[in-house]
Amino acid sequence: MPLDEIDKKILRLLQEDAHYTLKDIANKINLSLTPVHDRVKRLEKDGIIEKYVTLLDKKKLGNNLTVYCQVTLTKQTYDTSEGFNQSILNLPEVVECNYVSGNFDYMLKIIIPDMESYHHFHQKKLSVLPEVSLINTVFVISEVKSTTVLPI
Amino acid sequence: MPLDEIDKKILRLLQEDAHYTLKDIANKINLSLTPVHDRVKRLEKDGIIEKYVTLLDKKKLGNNLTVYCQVTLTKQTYDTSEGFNQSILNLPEVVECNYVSGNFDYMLKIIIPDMESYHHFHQKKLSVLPEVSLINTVFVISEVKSTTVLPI
DNA sequence: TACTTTTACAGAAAAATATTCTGTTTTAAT
DNA sequence: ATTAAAACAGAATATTTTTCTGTAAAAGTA
Repeated sequence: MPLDEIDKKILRLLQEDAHYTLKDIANKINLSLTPVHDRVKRLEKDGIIEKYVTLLDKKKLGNNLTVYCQVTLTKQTYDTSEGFNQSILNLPEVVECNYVSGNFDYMLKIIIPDMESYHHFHQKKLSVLPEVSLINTVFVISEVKSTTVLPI
Repeated sequence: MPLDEIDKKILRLLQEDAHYTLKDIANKINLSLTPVHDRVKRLEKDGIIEKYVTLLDKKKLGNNLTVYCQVTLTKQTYDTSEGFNQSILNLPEVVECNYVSGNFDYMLKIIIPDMESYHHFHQKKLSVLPEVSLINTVFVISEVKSTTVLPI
């Protein structure tokens, strides 16, 4: 179960580019196809590899605004939390939602076309949720870093 | 350049799973291989498709703590910002970094093994940066949603 | 309208890749 | 020592991607 150095090398490569071929990987780490294939399959089976996804250019898709919403609930009960969680899962603009410590309850990340869309989202989709008491918006002015690569 | 409905269907599928074959996609949208292939290549060339990546299970890799750092700089000058940005790019624990509006300057997302590692990161890597004046930490207690899928 | 060009598509052939199979070497366990 | 289990290499097969050829539809031009 613990990852050896070869597993880690494979994972580092696949994190970078899910379209590396087994041959690419085999060459880069000086192995034949077989062990690379077997290891990738094992890493998938064990759930170390969660999935392969395609990342799109959000701006080219017209999503020019990113904001963080700091949300406070009306009550800190289980039912309130669960209700809020379920609603969030159905909002495609919300790409991240975490229950957090501190002066508010949830930190959300929203990706959306522009300020007008955000206004609509804020007024018609988020603040209308019965569990929501307070929303504090933090606007992203400029993206410095955004990666799916985890340190291994 | 504008995306038609077929492009959008392809993008929606590829966002879900970068390992769908052309045949998979062709079947799902009732087309032959050729147009699917041509469209994917065009979407790649136009940069709508940025890259294909592999998502790993952060907890199975031992990263059990996620935190947001709200960072205030010593000065709001260009040089200070640029210096900070460059430092951040070299910190693998920082998976997101955005320059933001509000009571602080930057919102960071950190993925790290545990509180001890965070303590070390905070004291030895972040607060030591000459541009950093203040750090406010928001701890993630529970992850509700995290997706790379953009609404199309 | 008639003609040309371009675009989008289907089907088949070729090339590249993933998967499976066979067997060898190494390592660990008894 | 002997056996069993892992890790690997190489080859065969299956699948997928890429390229090629050709057709139909759409758009542009005279």
